[in-house]
Amino acid sequence: MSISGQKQGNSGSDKPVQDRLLDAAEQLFSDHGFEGTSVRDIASAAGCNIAAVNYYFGGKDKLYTEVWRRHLVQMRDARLHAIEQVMSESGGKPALEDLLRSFANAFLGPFRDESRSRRFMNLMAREMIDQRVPVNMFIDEVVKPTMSAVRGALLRACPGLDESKIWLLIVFLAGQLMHVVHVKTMFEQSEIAEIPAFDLNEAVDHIVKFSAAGIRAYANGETK
Amino acid sequence: MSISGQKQGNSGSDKPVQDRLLDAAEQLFSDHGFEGTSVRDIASAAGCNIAAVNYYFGGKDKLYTEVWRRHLVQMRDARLHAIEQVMSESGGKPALEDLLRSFANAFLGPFRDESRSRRFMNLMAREMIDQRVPVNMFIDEVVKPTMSAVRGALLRACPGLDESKIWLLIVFLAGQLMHVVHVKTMFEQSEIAEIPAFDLNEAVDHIVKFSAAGIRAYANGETK
DNA sequence: ATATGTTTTAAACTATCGTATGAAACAACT
DNA sequence: AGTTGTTTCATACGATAGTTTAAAACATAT
Repeated sequence: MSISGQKQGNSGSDKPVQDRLLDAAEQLFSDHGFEGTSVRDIASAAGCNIAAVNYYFGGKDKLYTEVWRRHLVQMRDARLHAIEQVMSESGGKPALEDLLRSFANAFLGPFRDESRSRRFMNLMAREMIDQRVPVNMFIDEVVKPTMSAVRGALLRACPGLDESKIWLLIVFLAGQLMHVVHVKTMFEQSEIAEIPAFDLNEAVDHIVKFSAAGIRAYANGETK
Repeated sequence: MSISGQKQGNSGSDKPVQDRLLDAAEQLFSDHGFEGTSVRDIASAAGCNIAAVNYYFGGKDKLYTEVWRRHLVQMRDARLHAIEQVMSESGGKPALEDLLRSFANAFLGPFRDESRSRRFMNLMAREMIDQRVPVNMFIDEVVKPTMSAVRGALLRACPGLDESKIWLLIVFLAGQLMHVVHVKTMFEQSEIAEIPAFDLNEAVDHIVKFSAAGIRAYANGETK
C-alpha cells in the first residue's frame, strides 16, 4: 500500500478517519474549547480509537492546528482564485473597484454561509482569546501568498502606486475587512434579537468605495 | 470567634483569604479561562493552601460564580445609585434625558476604567462563549432589581407610559447598552491599531437621544 | 490553663487527562 | 500461502485535575 493511501472499508462513515477526526474535533473545539475537549471525546465522536489522534496527527495540539490549517488553505485559495478571476476577466488590467470588491467578497466568504459560519465563528472567537495556532502558520499559509497576489494585482490596476508603500495599503485593507469580521462575530454571539442581521454587502460597498478613493489619492500624491 | 469573623495575621497579604482567592481567581480565569486554570494555580497565586478553595467556596465552580457575583452586585448597586441620585436631585420628577443618561453611564461604568476593564472584558468574552454563571443569578442579582428601579423612575419621568409595555422599553434600552458593550469588547480584543479608541460618550449621547424620542413617541401613542 | 470553635496544612483520594505500547486485524503484493 | 506495511484496538503509563480528610495551628472565652 502506498504511503499516502486511504483505507476503504472503515466502520463509522464513508469518509476517511483523518477527515472524521478533523470534523469531530472542529465541532467539539468550537462548542467546548480546546481545554474543554478531550481526545477521548473526539475519538468517540469520530467513531474511532483514541490512539488514532496520535497516530494520524501526533497529538491533540497538532490536531487543533490541522483543523485550522484546513480553514486557512481554504481562505487562501478562495482569495487567490478571486484575484486570478478578476485578472483574467479584465485581460490583466482590472478596474480598481472590481479588484477590491472581488477580494473583499472572498475574504468574507466564510461568514456568508449562515449554517457553517457559527461553528467557525466560535472557533475564531476562542482563538482570538487564546492563541494556539502558531503565528508562522498563519503568516505562511495565508498572509504571505495573499499579500503578494494582491500586491501584483494592485500594481496592474494602479500602475502609479509606490511599491514601497503598497504593503501598508494592503494591511489597511485587510484591517478593514477583519474589522467587519469582528463586528459580525459580535453580532452572532449577541442573543439580543433587536439588532437586525449585519449586512455584509453594505460593509463591502463601503470598503470598496472608501479604499478605492484612498488608494487613488495615495497614487496621485506619489506620482505628481 | 464569631461565625463570620476574619483572621488578622495572615501570611500573604493584608487582605482576608477569601478576597485574595477571588482576586487571584479572577486574574487567572481572565487570562487562561476556566478549564485552563487549576485550583492549585489559584491557591498558589493567592498564597494559601489548596483546600482553602473548597473550605471557603465549596469548589472551583462556586468560586467562579462568586467572582462574577462580586461584579454583578457592583453593577446593580451602581445602577440603583445612579437612579436614586437622579430621582433625589430632581425632586422625584426627573427629566427623561437625565434619567436615561445617568442609567447609561452607570451601565457602562465598568468599561470606562481602562486599567481594570481589560480583565473584566476577557472574563466577559469567555462567559459569552461558555456560559457558566447560572442565569438565575444574573436575573436575580442584576436584572430584576435594576428593572423595577428603572420602571419606577420611568413612570415618574413619563406618567403617560403604558405600564404593560414598559418592560419592553427597558429591555430595548438595555439591549442598546449591551450592544455598546459588545462593540467595545471587540475593539479591545482587536490588535489592529488602525481603529481609533471607541468613544463611549458618543454612544451614550446617541442612545439617550434615540431612546428619549422613542419612549416619548410610545407614550403619546398610548395616551392619545 | 483548659476548653471550644475556626482556620490552615500536608497528604491522600479518585477521576480523568494526553500519550505510548504492543499485539491483533487488515489489505496488497510476491 | 506467506510476507510486508499500514491501520485499529485494548490497555497501561505517568501526570495532573478537583476534592476530601484528619491532624496541627490558632484565636478566643471561660
